[in-house]
This record gives sequence, structure tokens and C-alpha cells, in this order.
Amino acid sequence: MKDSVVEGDSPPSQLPERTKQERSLQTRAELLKCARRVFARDGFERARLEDIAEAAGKTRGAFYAHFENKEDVFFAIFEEDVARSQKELAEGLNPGLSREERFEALVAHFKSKICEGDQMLLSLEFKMYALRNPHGGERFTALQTALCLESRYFDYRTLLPEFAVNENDARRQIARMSALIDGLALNRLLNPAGLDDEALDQEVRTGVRAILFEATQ
Amino acid sequence: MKDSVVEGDSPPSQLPERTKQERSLQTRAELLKCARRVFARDGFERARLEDIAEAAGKTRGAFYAHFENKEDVFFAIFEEDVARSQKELAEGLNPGLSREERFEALVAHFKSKICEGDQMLLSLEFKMYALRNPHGGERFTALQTALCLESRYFDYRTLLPEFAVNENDARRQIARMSALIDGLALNRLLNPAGLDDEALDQEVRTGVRAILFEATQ
Amino acid sequence: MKDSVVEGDSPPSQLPERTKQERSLQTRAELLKCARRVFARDGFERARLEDIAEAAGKTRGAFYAHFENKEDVFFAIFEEDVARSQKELAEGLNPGLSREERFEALVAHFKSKICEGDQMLLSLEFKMYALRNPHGGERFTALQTALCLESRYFDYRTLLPEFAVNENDARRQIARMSALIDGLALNRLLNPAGLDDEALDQEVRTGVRAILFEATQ
Amino acid sequence: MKDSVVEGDSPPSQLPERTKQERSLQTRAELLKCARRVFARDGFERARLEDIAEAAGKTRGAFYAHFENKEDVFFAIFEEDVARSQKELAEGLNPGLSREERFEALVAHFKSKICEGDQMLLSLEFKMYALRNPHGGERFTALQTALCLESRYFDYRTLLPEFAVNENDARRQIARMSALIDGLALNRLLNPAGLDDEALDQEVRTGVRAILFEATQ
DNA sequence: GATGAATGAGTGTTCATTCAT
DNA sequence: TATGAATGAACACTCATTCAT
Repeated sequence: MKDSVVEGDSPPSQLPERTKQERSLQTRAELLKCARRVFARDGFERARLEDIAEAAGKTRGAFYAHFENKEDVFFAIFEEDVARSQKELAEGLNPGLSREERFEALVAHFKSKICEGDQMLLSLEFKMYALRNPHGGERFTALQTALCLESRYFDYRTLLPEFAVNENDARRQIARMSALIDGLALNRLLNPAGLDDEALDQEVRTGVRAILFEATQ
Repeated sequence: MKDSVVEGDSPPSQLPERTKQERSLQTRAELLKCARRVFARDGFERARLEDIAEAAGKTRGAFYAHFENKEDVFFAIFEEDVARSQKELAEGLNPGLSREERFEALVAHFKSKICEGDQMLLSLEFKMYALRNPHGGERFTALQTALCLESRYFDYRTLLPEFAVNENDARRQIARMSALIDGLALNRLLNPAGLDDEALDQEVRTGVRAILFEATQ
Repeated sequence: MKDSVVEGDSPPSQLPERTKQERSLQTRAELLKCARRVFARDGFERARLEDIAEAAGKTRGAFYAHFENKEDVFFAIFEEDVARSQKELAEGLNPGLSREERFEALVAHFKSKICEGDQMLLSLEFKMYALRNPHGGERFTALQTALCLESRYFDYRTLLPEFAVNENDARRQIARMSALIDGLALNRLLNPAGLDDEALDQEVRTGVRAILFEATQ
Repeated sequence: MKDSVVEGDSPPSQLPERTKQERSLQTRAELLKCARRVFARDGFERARLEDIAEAAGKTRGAFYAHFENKEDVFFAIFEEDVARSQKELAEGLNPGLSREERFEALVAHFKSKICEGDQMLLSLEFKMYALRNPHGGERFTALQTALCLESRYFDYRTLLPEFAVNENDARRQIARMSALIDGLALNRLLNPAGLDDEALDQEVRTGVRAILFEATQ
């Protein structure tokens, strides 16, 4: 809503596009980008397909050439976000790091996520949606899994040996991390003064340290 | 479809009601109770006034006799919830308690809140709504304040001397508590196995202890 | 399309209406009447709810206060028509009639049906719809039954002893009558000159006589 | 969803096709065949051009390379059908036949038409369409004429001397035949049990005999 | 206070048709 | 000839809100 991506309202790039397929992909990408903005700003229910299409300089028809329906884009955004998040984390956690370095990488990753307002707003929206729409389907299950484990692509056990070997314990660690991030992000959005950068840093450090290193938990 | 839900959760008391005013208040209370359920289940946007009225055994007209509009009930629920939460906490924190007892009271309060699914769902919905509707108004500002400080009615400084004297520091403590609760509640709803009662207890204790007693923060 | 009812486009009667319920029933009746015209003129698919509502001097919303959806009115019209047709026939066939008089009553009934253009257009539309939408449901089955037997209300065996005692034979007689009427009506609408009143009379007489009185068939 | 129907009913022949023109004609023919199926199944309004194209293993674009628009294929199908029907009848009625043989040929022709469900469904759809779309145009007039007289190509007076010399009388004979066929076909589709092969045979025979040989009509 | 018929703006979705390639 | 992305008009249906009774 506030911190939307830098290239913001700039019109779809007029670069010389080549093939039909390329233009199609670009259209899809632009629709997706605009959809992200609109969903973040208005929430799933209030978001209007027309707003999305218009923001991308297209019509509603173009939207339906690229997505099945409203829920479809919503999922597409989510999948993109999860994939990107995993990739970023994996890149930050290369195998050679020391224990403290891994900790720092994780803290940095979480802080960066929390500070991207639109991203977190969307993530929270996904979770609320998931809570209220148990109308299944494969894609939805994947959503649930990813939201809980966030580990489809990300082989956490290799990169983060601090994760418990026991599957259930690892699950719990992840749930606690999610809780940490979601809570901080939501309340920082609502009350930036109450959770300034310093407080945020401290909270994330304390929380992550507790989750990663405290054996008993 | 009409009278289906007459005997709701706790049936509208068939006792000989006295004055018109009393019946009116009861109608309002029932509408409010049903609205809470519907909003928790469907979210603000998707909730239908007709569902609310019907669940209370009334019609849309009755609804508008007691509330201005959809947003009005939404706020009314919120105000009721905040007031009740404050009252419960205040009751748990009577002035004679020791430091550890206060800590336990706070932990119990938070755990109980987190475990009431509908309550937290509503609370999260309020916060999402607040984030997206900065369209002011006195009542809305109160909402914001209450959500951040939760202290309109609750004189925290008296009952919880652990709160910082410095206003800003107190604000931060409250923000951190909110983050703790929201995060845990949301992710517990999504993934109950990942945050079972034991994990929850531990998290709340650790979190609250850190916020209350760690001077440096 | 052509021969629509006499009171045609005359505005909804402004008579002093009494109760709320009465006005509601009148609205429903007017919507139904207009829907009949529009469906007859445009067919089910092309008919627009807005046209129907507008013709009745109401808005789309009013339509949905009285009918579930487009299919619902369609069925409602059909049910009304079947009932009326049965009633008319039953009235024409009082028990004291002679064999020839019964024959004449039947002939008159069929000729009158065939000559009501809108009515037959609708009836044909129903049948085409039934052929293409086997998506069941109780109401639809009733439609099918009524279309085939047209005998839910009409006790044909009592009033028309010429009907076969054997259920299957009676079914066949009814099917043949339907074929007679539908064929004549459709082709008369298409080519009035080819099936003028005289030819129609002759065809109906010959057809009905064959179906009623020829034992071997 | 894309290539699902490639091998359709009779698969597009994979034989080495020669010229571009031949392939074009084949595409057109396949589109036409698929269009017939789709129109018969869904009716004119509900039929989707995409379904037609897809069934032929082509895209919408190919459709528009061969037909003006939706109505255009619809007419093209109709014209093909009328031509084929005339041809079949003419082949069955070679000049040397006796009066009874001509009768039998006619009966056989009609029975065969009635029993081809899709064909009759389409024919009925054409007639309903014609009734509702008097928006002229040359082609449409031809449609009307053909539907009424079915005699553009078929010189009935030569092959069927039973047809009246008087133009109007002949017109009536044709109208009655159409009514006979349409009625039987429609009600047989709706209620196959009520009009089984035997009943159908009898009806057609009686009807055709009356139309052909009864002087007074 | 309560009813419920009616309003009317709003929105997701469909689909015939066009057009650059 | 054929593709398929894009258009844009159309339309069924929803629902918060009003108001006469």
C-alpha cells in the first residue's frame, strides 16, 4: 500500500517486444504485478479485477486470457511469493557458513520480509483466506503446506542444521518462526512507532535465537 | 430457512420479558452475538447482513433498527471485545499480587485469548480492516488506539508496574505483546499441530517474560 | 410475439392496493406476465432479466425478490401454463358429454392452444430446453412428466374414456397428441398461409379422431 | 483441454493432402461437422465458437477464416442439410416408381429423418431461430422459403405427381408434412417410449397417406 | 421496534469478434 | 490460412440500504 515496488505506476514498458509469446508473458507478468498491488491494498474480496486490468493498461478480457478467475491470480501471486522467498533464503544460506553466520542470515531474511509492507499484507491476507476457505483442491493444499512449512523447494535440513531432525519438532520450529514474523509484521504495519527498527531487530534476534538454539523447545 | 436458527447457541430466553426497552436490548444483544459469529466465519466483506439477522431470528429491518450499517456492528463488536478483554485482565490483576503472580495472570490471559479461535479471528480481521480503511472518523481512531494500546479502560500502569513509565517504552511493550499474541493465534489456527498447548505455553511465557522483565528492551 | 395478451403494454394497474402481501403478489404476477412475453419473444437464452423487470415497471432487484433465478421464472411460467391448460380442458370435458361431444371439446381445446402463438412458442421452448438440460432436480422431472403426460392434475381416464386403459397405450395416445399439436403449431407460426384455419381444423379433426377412436393404434 | 478432441468422431484424415485449397476445404468441412454437433447439443445461443473450433482441432481464428460469424455457420449447416435431404429424397423417388412405391419412398425418407436425433434437433432449432429473427437478408429469406417449401432444389411436381398442381394446395401439403415430421420428431426425442418405432411407422404412414392421397384436402 | 419489498450500484465472468503476426 | 492475445459489450446475480406500513 505504501512501500509498493519502485517502478510503481510507471506505464508498461514500451520496449521493442519480439514474439507474440514474449508479449503474452509480459502481459501476464504485468497483470500479476498489478494484481499484487491491488490485492495488498484492498484485500481479496474488495479487489476489483477491473482495477487490476486497468492498472496494467489492459481490459478485463485480457485478464481472463491469462488467469482462470480471481482466485487463480491470487494463488499465482502467492506461489510466486513463496518461491521467491525460498530462493532468497537459500541464497543467503550457503553451505559454508558458520552457526552464527546462519543465524545472521536468517535474521536478515526475516527482517527484510517484515519490512516489505505489501508483501506481508499479502501474506497475511493469504493466511486469512486459507483459514476461511477450506474448499480444498490441490492448489489450496499446496498453499496450506507452503504456509505452514514453507519448505517445498527449500531443503531446510541441509542448509540449517539447527532445524530439528524430528519432523514434528521441525514443524514446530517453523510454526514458531511464522508466528514471530506475522505478529511483528502486522503490528508494525498498524503501529510503526511501537515497533521501530531497533525494537524489530531485537525481537527478531531474540525470537530466532530461541527457536533455533534452545534445545528443550 | 426462516426460523431455522431460532434456538441458536443459547436460545433467546423465552422468559416473560418486561418492558419494550428490555426486549429491544435483548434483540440488539442477539444481533451482536450472531454478527460476531458471522464476521468471524466469513470476514467483514463476505459477511451478509441477512445472515446475521436470520441467525438472530430477525429480519434485515430489525438490524437497521439497532445499527447504522455494516461497519457499525463491526465496530460495536470490536468495542465490546476490547472492553471485555480489559475487564477480564483487570480482574485477573488485582493490586495485591506479587510480581510472579502478575506474570502468571498475564500469561493466563493471553493464552486464553489465543485459544478462543473466533475471538482472535475477529481481532485479526479488525486489524486488517484498520490497515486498509484509514478513512478516519472518531470511532475509527478509537479503534486504532485501542488496537495499539488497548488501554482506554485499562490503567495498565497501576496494575502492571512492570510497564515502563516512559510512554513510548510502554507503547513498545504493548506492541510487542500484540505481536506475540497475533502471531501465535494466527499460526495456531492455521497449523494447530505445529503450535500445541505445550509449545504455546512456552512461547507465551518466554515472550511475556522478555517483554515484562528485560530492562534493556 | 404477435398475439400477446390483450392488456398488452398497459401499465401496471394503479388500483388502490391494500396489504403489503397483496402488492407483493401483484408484483409477482406482473413479473410473471412480462416474463412470459419476453421468453416467448426472445427464447430462454436471449431473454434478459432486465427486460422482464423493466416491462413490469420494476428493477432487477425486484425480480430476485420473487424468483430464485432465470430458470426459476421459466419453470414458474411453465407450471402456470400446464395448470391452466389442464383446467381449461377439464372444464370443457364435463362428465355428461357424449362421445362426439367429447371429441369436439378436445378438438376445440387443441385448436385454441395451437392458435395462441405465444403460448405455443413457449411450450416449444420448454421442450427444447428440457431436451438440452437433463440436469435434473425435482422440478425438472415434474416438467418432463407434465410435458409427456400432461396429466398430473388432469384425470384423463375419467373424463375421456376413449383413452386406453393400458397405461402404455395411454402414454402413446398422449405422445401422438403432443406431436400433432406441436407440429401444427410450429409450422403454422412459420407459415401461416400453409396452415390456415380451415386446414388446421381438418388436420386436428383427422388427427384427434385417429388417436381417440382407432382401436388398432 | 487443447488437443483433447483431435481424433474426434471420424478423425481428420492424415492422408497426404495435396493442395492448399484441398486442406482448406477439409478444414471447413470439419468445422462444419463439429458445428453441427455443437449446435445440436447446445442450441444456437448457447453454442460456443470456441467449442466448435476446438472440436475440429482448430482455433477460433481458423473459424473466422472460413465463416463470417456465428450465424453464418448456422446457415451453412442448414443449407447443407436441406440440400442433402432433397438429394436423398430425389434419389429415392426415381421416375419409374409406381404410386405405392412413391408412397413407400416418402415414408422411408421421413422415418429416417425423424430418427436422426441431431438432425431433427437442428432442424427444430432452425425453425425456432427463424421465428424469432425476422431480420431479413437474402439468405434468411431463402431459409424461410426452404423451411416452408423445401423445394428450391427439389422439383417435387415431377417426382411426386401426387402433389397438387395448384401452388397453394401444394404449399399446404408441404406444411402438413412438415408439421407431421416436426411433431413426431420432437416428441419422440422427449419421450421415446411414447413413440416407439412401431407407433412412429403407423403415424407416418397414416399421416403421409392422408396428405398425399386425400383429394379433399 | 420490526417487517420485507424494492432499489440500484456493483462485479465476476462469458464470449463473439478483431487484428497483428 | 491460421494463430491466439486482446477487446468490449453484455448479463446474471448479489447485497447494503431505504422506506412505507
